[in-house]
Amino acid sequence: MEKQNNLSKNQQIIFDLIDKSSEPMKAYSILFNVQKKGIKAPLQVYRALDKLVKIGKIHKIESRNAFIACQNSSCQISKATAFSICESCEKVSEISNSKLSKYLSNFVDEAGMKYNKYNLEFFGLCKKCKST
Amino acid sequence: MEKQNNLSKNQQIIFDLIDKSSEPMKAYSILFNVQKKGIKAPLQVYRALDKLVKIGKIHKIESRNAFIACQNSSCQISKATAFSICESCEKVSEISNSKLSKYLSNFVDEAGMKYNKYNLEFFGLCKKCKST
DNA sequence: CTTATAAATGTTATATTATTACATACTGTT
DNA sequence: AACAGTATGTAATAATATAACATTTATAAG
Repeated sequence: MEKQNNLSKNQQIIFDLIDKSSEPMKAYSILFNVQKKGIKAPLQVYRALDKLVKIGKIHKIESRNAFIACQNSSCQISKATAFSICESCEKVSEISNSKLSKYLSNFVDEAGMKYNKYNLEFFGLCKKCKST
Repeated sequence: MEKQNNLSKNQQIIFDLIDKSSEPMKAYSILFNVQKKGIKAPLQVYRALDKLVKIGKIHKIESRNAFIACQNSSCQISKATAFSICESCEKVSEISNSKLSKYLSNFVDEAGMKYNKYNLEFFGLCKKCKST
């Protein structure tokens, strides 16, 4: 177990749930799962999610409106994220590829603009789904 | 004006609106704007949007739940999309950079998996916002 | 032309995702 | 102890998206 800095009660409960999950979790599914722990309202969930995203403990999968725990131990802030999404089974993994992240972090567009943040989602069929 | 293949009545109305807009449009803002043309229900909007996305006439900006017209005349299908998003004024542009799209289309992850589709969103400050 | 099929439409209701507003409490300083 | 910043609790509601069902229009094959 790595040290879990400074998370508040609700943040910790919600992070633990997402971290244990094998798939991205949606906000209301999280809510349902933490009601026994006393978190009763959507806003309590969204507030914790916002904070966890901000500090990089979780990422939002934008195309799915769902959240996964950061799988990259060195990731502190969600500034440069890339995900692999299986269009069949909906399995999502975080991609940690230093060549890719270097390439994208250094990308300069036609107008000479540099970016301080990006999010990339790849779609395809995972190994398992491809073979069936 | 380029030829607008095969769009149905509702699709054409909604495409025209999005195409004229200088910023990404949200579904319910679209709905509001086309009510005078007889499109009364959310579902009518969402169905047209789905189709327009499928055929590549528009793209969804996932992080904003909004839609913009394809700015790349050669783009037939929304298989490989990249956008520049200003975090201050929310201006969004489509990035057409052949090196970038080649790089991403050919990307193979650690597990040897190739993808048939990707969506990339870059965030930063546009020229105008940076200078103020 | 007519039959079959796919695509699009219209309509009502409802599900899902997310935020506003306001009151209170906890945590870590100085 | 006083302050500032962060977190919590609660109710209400806004914003985004889909399900289900009935009907119509467009396209193509015989």
